[in-house]
Amino acid sequence: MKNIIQYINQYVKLSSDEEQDLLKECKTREVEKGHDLHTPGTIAKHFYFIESGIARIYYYQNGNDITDFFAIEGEFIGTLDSLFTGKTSLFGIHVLEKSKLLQIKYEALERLYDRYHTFEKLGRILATKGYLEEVARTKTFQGMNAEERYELLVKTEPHLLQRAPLGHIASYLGISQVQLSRIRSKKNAF
Amino acid sequence: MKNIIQYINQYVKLSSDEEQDLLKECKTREVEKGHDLHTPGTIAKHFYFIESGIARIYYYQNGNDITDFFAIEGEFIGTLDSLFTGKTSLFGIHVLEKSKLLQIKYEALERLYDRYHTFEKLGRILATKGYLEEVARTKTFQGMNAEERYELLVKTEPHLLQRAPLGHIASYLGISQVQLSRIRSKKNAF
DNA sequence: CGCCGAGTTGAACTGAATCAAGAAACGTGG
DNA sequence: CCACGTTTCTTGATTCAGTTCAACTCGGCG
Repeated sequence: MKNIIQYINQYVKLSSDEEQDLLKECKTREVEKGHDLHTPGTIAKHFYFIESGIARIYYYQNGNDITDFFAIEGEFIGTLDSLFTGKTSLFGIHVLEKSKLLQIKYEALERLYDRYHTFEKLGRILATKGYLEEVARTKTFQGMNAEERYELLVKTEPHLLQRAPLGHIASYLGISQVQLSRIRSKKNAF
Repeated sequence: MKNIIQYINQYVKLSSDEEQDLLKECKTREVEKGHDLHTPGTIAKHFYFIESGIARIYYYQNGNDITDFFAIEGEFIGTLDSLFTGKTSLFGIHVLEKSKLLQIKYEALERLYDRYHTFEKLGRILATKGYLEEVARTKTFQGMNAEERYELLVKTEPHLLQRAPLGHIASYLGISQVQLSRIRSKKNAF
């Protein structure tokens, strides 16, 4: 089971006050496979840290379920488009395996940002890293074909291939499930 | 000509100390059309605010010049992948028109982050906004075809169509220049 | 005046979507 | 713990969006 404090300490050193104040705001939650932590079209109030399990962010486009993002144990997940703006989110959060989460009210997080420079810094660092990851992702769409994107995923996040159904991975990569199945079988032939 | 302080005040209120300390670190720079502010493969040291003009971030993929991002007057631009990590950047910055810029050393910006909670907050907010924009961009690649992406660009950033050559816009949208030309002529037929 | 980069247009080709049918795996209740 | 229904995955045939290659136009500049 992954620990939130360890995770944070990679980026900033929390004082014991800061640590306590954070943990005070965290609530443990266990959810079953298939459960939705958040529904598209509603206002989000919480941010999550995954202690064990896996979840994805998704949205609907012309009735199709498209996966935007995966997070596994030791990672944060949340519908930032809503948390940050206070408006409804386009996205939902869907749990793919029975999972154990820490739940924190985004309001409480904002208070921590205000109260402690350290948390503000953490927020900046994580947002910047998120930004850079998304930029890297954009590059894969501009310059690579379906097969190249798949191979990159195999290299960088092989665990996903075991834990998420093909259809979710396909929409994540921006290709059809059928095409992904073909690409994969072509690879396995060798 | 756009003003950096006004821009920042949309997000946080700077004290006059903070404002002075920021401006102290800014150097005005004029660059000619076609100039490169930063070359791919080198380490970046500066972040820029565009007072007038337009620039793009680009990279090479199999020898092709691909545009990753456009910024115009009143916006920031920088190769964050290098600034944030200290490593070489995959990207370059190319100025499309004679432009007037404010240049600030990223080190100096980091000092401002440390010294003033307010700047840290600004950084967090801008990084978060950047992140959300990139997520929105990813969505366009997952769920839209070339024509839909073009039409979205027409809606959201019509000025780009006047100020950037077709080839740059095409690679930004992840399509060939030829295809973009066809899409555009189809539209103009009505 | 002639060249050069930027944009357009046509023709041939190809990667990937769609449609459709069947096989495998999964889980739920009897 | 087996049987059945549902969901997930595979495979084939067809269609289509978008690429590539190539030739041509146009406007600006030296």
